[in-house]
Amino acid sequence: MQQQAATKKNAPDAGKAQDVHVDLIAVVAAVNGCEPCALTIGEADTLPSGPFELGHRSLQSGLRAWVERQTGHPLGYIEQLYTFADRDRVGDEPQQRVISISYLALTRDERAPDGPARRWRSWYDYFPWEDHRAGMPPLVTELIGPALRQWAQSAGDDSLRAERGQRIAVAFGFDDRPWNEELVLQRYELLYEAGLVAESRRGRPEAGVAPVPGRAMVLDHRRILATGIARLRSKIKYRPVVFELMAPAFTLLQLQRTVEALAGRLVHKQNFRRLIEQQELVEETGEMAADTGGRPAKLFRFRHAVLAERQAIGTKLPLTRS
Amino acid sequence: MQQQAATKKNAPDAGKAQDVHVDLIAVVAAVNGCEPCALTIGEADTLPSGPFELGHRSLQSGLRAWVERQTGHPLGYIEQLYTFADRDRVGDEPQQRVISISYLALTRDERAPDGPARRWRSWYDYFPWEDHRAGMPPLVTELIGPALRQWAQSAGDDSLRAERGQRIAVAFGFDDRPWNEELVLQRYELLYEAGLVAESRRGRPEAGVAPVPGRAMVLDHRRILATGIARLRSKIKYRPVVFELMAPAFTLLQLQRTVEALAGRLVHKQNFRRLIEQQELVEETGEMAADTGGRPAKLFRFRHAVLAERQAIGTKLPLTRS
DNA sequence: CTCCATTATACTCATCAAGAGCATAATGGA
DNA sequence: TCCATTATGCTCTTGATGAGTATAATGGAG
Repeated sequence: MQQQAATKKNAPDAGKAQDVHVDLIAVVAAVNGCEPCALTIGEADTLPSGPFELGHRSLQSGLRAWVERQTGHPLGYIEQLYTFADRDRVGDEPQQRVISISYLALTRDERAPDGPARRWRSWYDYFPWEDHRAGMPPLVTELIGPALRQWAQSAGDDSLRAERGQRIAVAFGFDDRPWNEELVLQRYELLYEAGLVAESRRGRPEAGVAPVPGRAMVLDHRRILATGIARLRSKIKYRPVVFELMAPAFTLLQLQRTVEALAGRLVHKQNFRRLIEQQELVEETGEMAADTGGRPAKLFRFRHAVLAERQAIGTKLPLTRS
Repeated sequence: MQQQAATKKNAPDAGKAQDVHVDLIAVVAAVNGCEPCALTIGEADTLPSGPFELGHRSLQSGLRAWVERQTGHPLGYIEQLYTFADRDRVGDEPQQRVISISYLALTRDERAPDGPARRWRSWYDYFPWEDHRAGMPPLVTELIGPALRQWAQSAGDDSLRAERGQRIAVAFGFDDRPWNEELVLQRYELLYEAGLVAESRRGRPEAGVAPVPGRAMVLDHRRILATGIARLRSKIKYRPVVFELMAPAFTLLQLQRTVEALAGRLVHKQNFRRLIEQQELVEETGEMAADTGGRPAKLFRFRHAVLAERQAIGTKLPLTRS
């Protein structure tokens, strides 16, 4: 218990370890139509957040309270994302430490349209280079690629140049490498390092190349959003979380479009159906879809039983390049 | 920016959101021989930890400082695990909130043997039911299974009984279900809920069945260790992290034994080698192993280049039942 | 010196998941 | 009636994976 004593020792007296402010911050995701969206509040591009308070029973309940208060939107599925302490805050007195505990939340919107308090915004407003559903966006090859390569070339020594070149190629799938939709955070951080996003230019107005297209966000919120997108893109492959974003009944095509919206790439229709059905993730409702053009489709619902039946099985999405 | 203002508002004045104490806590893992170990400090079973202080540049550097101070052991690879706020602290004044940010660290021991300050302890001292390298331990079928089933039966209503029964079967691989070595945390939490571990009996000495074998730890440290083990068991399958635990040069069998120690189960030797080699994770050093009985083995080293070459490729371990 | 236990290493085989494409079935509208 | 559009069923190929067989080196027991 000697260590325990050491830990406790600093607790009673207001020592140098005391002065920590804890923020809870949420990436609230939904898919509206074919667009994956994040919930923002206020005028600026800001994620819902607020301080962790004594009244909160737990971190999660504190987060739910803040999001509901700020947006009126109740949350369903929640998972912790990451805890940051090294935020790029300007003007903080050195005495004040800030810790941000971020969460990913999944819901359906539909409750109400955008209002003064909240606003759904497409992920791809913030990360236009992440949407590959119509193939690699010209933006990537024409703007980002050259700009990043220029940054790589500007490095002092050879090994750094090579290292940067490789990171760029891996992250963006240049040089015949495959596009990996999960590397959202790595891509954002590369652009940040290269000074190609607005966030990395704040406070130091340098005369560099113009920032790449894509809305900036307040503070480090865009980085947190990137973390959330990356987590979700990864998780849909091994856990049945997509269904948190679906209406109670849906067609397989709607499900597919949702997955595609999240992953930012297309999947092979027949293989997708095969996968979903063979894993017994869904069951027919018996109804048919209200017509959407073409042959009517069966409606399905999520088999909630799978959550109990098995752990760690999911929706490996069969990816395609077309 | 309205929300931003709201967040900032509580910062300057010492409002009710201020009083938060942040602890950093580490699961330091190494594999000594064929045993996966965690680093503990002091007399009791305690993970290295200490408060996040102003002097710390970042959460990670704060953690490194604490571990090094408490154990003399410098850390290499680190990743964040989880942030807890609802710790089962007894005697905390309600005014004092504690947040624990936990990390997983990978090293090799060898620097020095156990000393007064630190001690390596096998994971399976704490979780004897997790080691399936010699098949399902009798402990599981003879003790844990019956005790958990009894707990399930003690539930009030039918649906709760059924739900508990299913959770038990899934977590421990009963009823012909496969053993899933990643469900370390779920298994611990089941035992906790069922009152079968010492930690869940603290403060409420009930007259129930005896706790299951396995050392307890201080506070909720055993839960944090379980989280770390689960993370590592999952991660070795898709990222080349095992090599953080290996000496610079090793034989393929040593690598295999390390993976087996972590996973708590055996792998098919030939398939393991095939996988490692076809993924080009290692390269020959040219040397042969100092004899270990039998035909001498080639020594290999990790190809550090893979870390840059590709993201998200790893060591899918081919599992076997033998 | 031989036999054997032990470990290393090379192949083979069957099964199955996944990428890809073809074909047919319903529907509404031009 | 033809066609665009979506739904749905099936086949084919490839590659990954679980599992087993066979052979190569080594040291130690006898």
